[in-house]
Amino acid sequence: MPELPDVETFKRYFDSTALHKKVRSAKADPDGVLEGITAAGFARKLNGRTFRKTRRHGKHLFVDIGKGDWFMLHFGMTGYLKYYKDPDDSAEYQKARFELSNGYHLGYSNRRKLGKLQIIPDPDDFIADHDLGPDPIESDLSFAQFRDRIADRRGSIKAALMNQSIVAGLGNVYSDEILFRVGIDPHTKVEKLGEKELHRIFRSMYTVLGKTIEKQADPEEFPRSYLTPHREPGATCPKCGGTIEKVTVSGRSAYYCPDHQRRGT
DNA sequence: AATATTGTTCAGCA
DNA sequence: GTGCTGAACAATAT
Repeated sequence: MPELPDVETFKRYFDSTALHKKVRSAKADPDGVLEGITAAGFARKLNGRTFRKTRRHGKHLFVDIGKGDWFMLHFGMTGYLKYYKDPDDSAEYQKARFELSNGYHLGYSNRRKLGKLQIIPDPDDFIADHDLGPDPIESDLSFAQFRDRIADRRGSIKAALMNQSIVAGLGNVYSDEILFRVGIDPHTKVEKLGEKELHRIFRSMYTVLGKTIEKQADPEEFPRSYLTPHREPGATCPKCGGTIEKVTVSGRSAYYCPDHQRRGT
């Protein structure tokens, strides 16, 4: 489920493999995840181009391919990249592949087709058009700015954290993790939260994102005290020994520990 | 074999 | 208009 830390990990993977390489040939599945372009058009756009630089915003990865074009990758919930040498190899459920100037290949996989590959003129326009809020890592988001963006929301704090127009990059798993850490029930209405609690959530967001990016978004490497490796009903809460429950909040499955996560005080 | 899965979009509603 | 909720979508693992 690629959220900000996962996509940041993909970006670093891309940077250490395909960046600065030239595309000998690009190929995409016509029934795959192309948005607004045919498979032939996609190949024509990318053939001969060099991956010049990358930029991540929330769950979106942008690659500058020159001539005023950017290649946008979105991973949906099942997307990933695979870099490999053997031309007979491929990523499972591969939807696009780039043969690079060094003979290696970069594959884009997406088991379900919820992700997107797109050629766009400008990432900033894309971000504005999709009403994406600031990326918490890439922008210098102050607490005051965060509070102003979130404080007047009416729904649950979990829904607000997942709302990409407030802050871009948090999804189901990391919103749960951020709230777990500070002992706040995901059902809690934003309006019930005081300045202090919003500040703790803000801090928790940075702690969680920083640590999980460091661990390359691999839950097996997360600290024992994290919720994500115990994200199943009936699991023992690593913070207080309570029992992890699964509930539905804003139409999404939320995991939390009712023993130490409470509604706003 | 029915069910759960989750990011995004959008219809519908307050 | 606005913003929120819930459903739909994809298609596979369990």
